[in-house]
Amino acid sequence: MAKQGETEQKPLRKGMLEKRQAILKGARAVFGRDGYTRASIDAIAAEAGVSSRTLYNHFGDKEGLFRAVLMDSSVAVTTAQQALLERHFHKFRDPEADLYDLAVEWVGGTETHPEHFALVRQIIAEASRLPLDVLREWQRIGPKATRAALRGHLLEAGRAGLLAIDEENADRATRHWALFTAGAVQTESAQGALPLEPEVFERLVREGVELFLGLYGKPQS
Amino acid sequence: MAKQGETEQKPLRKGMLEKRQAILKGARAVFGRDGYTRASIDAIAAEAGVSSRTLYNHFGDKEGLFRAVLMDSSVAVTTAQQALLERHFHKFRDPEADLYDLAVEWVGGTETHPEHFALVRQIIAEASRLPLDVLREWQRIGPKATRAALRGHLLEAGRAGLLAIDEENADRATRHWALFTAGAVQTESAQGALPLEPEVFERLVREGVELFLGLYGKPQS
DNA sequence: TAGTGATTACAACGGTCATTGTAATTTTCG
DNA sequence: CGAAAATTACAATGACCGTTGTAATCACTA
Repeated sequence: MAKQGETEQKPLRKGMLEKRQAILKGARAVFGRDGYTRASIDAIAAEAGVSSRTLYNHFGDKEGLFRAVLMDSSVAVTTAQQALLERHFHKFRDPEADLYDLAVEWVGGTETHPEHFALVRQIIAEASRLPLDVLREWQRIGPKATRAALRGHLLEAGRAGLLAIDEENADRATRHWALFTAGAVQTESAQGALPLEPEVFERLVREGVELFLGLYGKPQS
Repeated sequence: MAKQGETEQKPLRKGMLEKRQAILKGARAVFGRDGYTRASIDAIAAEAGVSSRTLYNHFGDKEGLFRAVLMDSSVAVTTAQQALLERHFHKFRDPEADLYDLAVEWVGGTETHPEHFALVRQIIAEASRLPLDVLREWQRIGPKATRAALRGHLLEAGRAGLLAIDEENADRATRHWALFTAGAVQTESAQGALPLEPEVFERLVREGVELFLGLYGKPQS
């Protein structure tokens, strides 16, 4: 009766977890490369080095697998981005230089996790055919979590007197940071569909940081 | 020998053009609704009220049809957006009010042509599997053409003394307009995947226009 | 080491779909 | 009208794919 794909509670056995993660990893690659519809179960199983039957035993069906992959990948990327924020704000002294360094890595996230963002492009294209709660859940554990972390760091920098940011404008500042840096690059590259020359990339990022500092930088800096 | 799907030169006969456009229209709807892979040729033929064989006679194969649909749709949307620009800049007097009106319609373009932008989301998701020249051609007759028109109008408004825009900063101003208005809304709505509350939409647009005027508005206005 | 559960190989089913050939039919143009 | 071209209905082909059942094998745990 109880399908094992829906609510896994106890992967008691030892090897199961490894199999499971191998499948998730392989599926992330294949889904990202081929898209949901073109990606065949057999191809995923082969990529993961696993029998296709095992895959069904773990995730029920293709849609369940995709959901699991999306959430797993989102958590991984969010964690990475949050670590990146920690790292940069830890040594945050000179707004201009430090924010530029952050921006370069921040925006480069799309190239650091290409499979994940290919996945995101898939769900955006198929959004109207996906359950709304899947989309909301993705937003919650993905972009929104990242932004919340960013907001916290910006606020802290504001309290430290390094940026003109307080509770009043923190939301807007967070949104503007994302828009001026990642948003600018993504708009210009058609969400990463077209390649962007490095010089253009750098100019956009630099411009975005300047824009941000023009709004939220302290006069004396 | 000569496939008819590649380089159509002379649709001599009368009815052919109507059939062709019926197919393009139907294909645009079905491709936009179901995506490239899920959209079946039979479904498109039915939607267009045409035999599937006729469809093959016109466009060669599915990929050729998709290409034709994309270009056709891009031209249509570009034309519409350019007309929109004409209309607004024709009566351009008060930067604040007029730019806000323009922005609302400009950004609303994604909802005025839903099928087209669904198509765009498809090609963005499948970009790595599409020939690069198709992507470049789309950019040329689509977004880039629209931006060129916008640039012209902004420059004219600059020459008229209504905006602080000249040859020097026209490119950047054009990019910023797109980023602050449409870019802001698209970033927030995950490229239109998630629904956006009207109040949020309006706030984003208003904020974008203010941002733009802060950079390119004349002091006295 | 014995037993339990996970994994595997294998085969099969049912369905969908792009594409093509063909002969009949309709439309268009001179 | 009459020829040429376009369209249609129809059937068929070949391929791919999600999913399931089954029996044998393997890995882990007790």
